[in-house]
Amino acid sequence: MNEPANWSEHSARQITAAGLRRSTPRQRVIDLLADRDCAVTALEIDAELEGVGRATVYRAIEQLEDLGLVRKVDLGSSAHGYEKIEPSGHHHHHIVCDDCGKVEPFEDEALEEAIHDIHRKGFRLESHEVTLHGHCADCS
Amino acid sequence: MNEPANWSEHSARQITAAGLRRSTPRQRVIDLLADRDCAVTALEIDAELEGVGRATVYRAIEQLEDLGLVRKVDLGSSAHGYEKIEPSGHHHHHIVCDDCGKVEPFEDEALEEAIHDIHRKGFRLESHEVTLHGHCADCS
DNA sequence: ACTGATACTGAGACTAATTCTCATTTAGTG
DNA sequence: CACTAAATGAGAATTAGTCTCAGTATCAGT
Repeated sequence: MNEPANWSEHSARQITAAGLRRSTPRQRVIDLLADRDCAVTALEIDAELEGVGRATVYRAIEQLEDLGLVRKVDLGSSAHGYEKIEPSGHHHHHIVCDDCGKVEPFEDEALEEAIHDIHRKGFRLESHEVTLHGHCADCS
Repeated sequence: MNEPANWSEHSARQITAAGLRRSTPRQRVIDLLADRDCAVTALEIDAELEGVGRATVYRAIEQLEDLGLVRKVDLGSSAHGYEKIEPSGHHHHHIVCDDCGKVEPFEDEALEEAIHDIHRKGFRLESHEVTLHGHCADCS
């Protein structure tokens, strides 16, 4: 459908184009995000990447966010999650079980259309985030 | 349109029905939330209510959340916001300016319909949260 | 390849948000 | 009024995220 392996390269290129350098630690953060198809928290990344400092993880995420390569999502837990943004614009939203915290991605075309039809004077809209809450089968 | 003054009483009744006691500090948290039409953070509530402990504020919010009387919303800032849930089901979502952090409520019928049409096996859906991101007129 | 300017880094101090603990108080029942 | 368990406030503890700074590494220009 899309080429997930390419997001990493695409991001590396964008980083360079923005006048930033190609550093190993930042590239490792990019590669980890490229691997994941759903949200990861900054501290998870930090824990998973030995030898990469916390500050570097947060800085890399911030830069990727500024370049429109990563999106921040809130899933009810205390920590924010981050996930890559496909250049194609293709994306998903999240369903969260309020009991066990399980998160599942979902996509819905009608929802996207409804959101794209929303206009608000005084605002230039750029992105959106939808989270559905409920109880999963195990917790019902 | 609806009777905002009643949410407070409604909540007090639900609290009692759940076997909890009627305490003054918790009632003050409820009254403050009843007064606000958009999200407030826990620490704002704590700061505003002299004589009510931080722990009590967080506990009250948690109980109200469990009873379906309050909803947690994430608006990009580090702290979560909380707002009352009208018994009528009437609610709004949020538009956030990613530059200055300004938050505005909005409502959209077509969006609500699209969301209500979403079904996901293995999940009993109960609520949803939509956040639109962009740049406000002042920051464009 | 060498060098200089400076972006980038990791460690850990720091701040902010939230949760926990516990001794004391208080609501509601009998 | 007395009793019991829920509820409270103070502040310690934990967790998430930010900041500082001295050392390191990238890259452009030789």
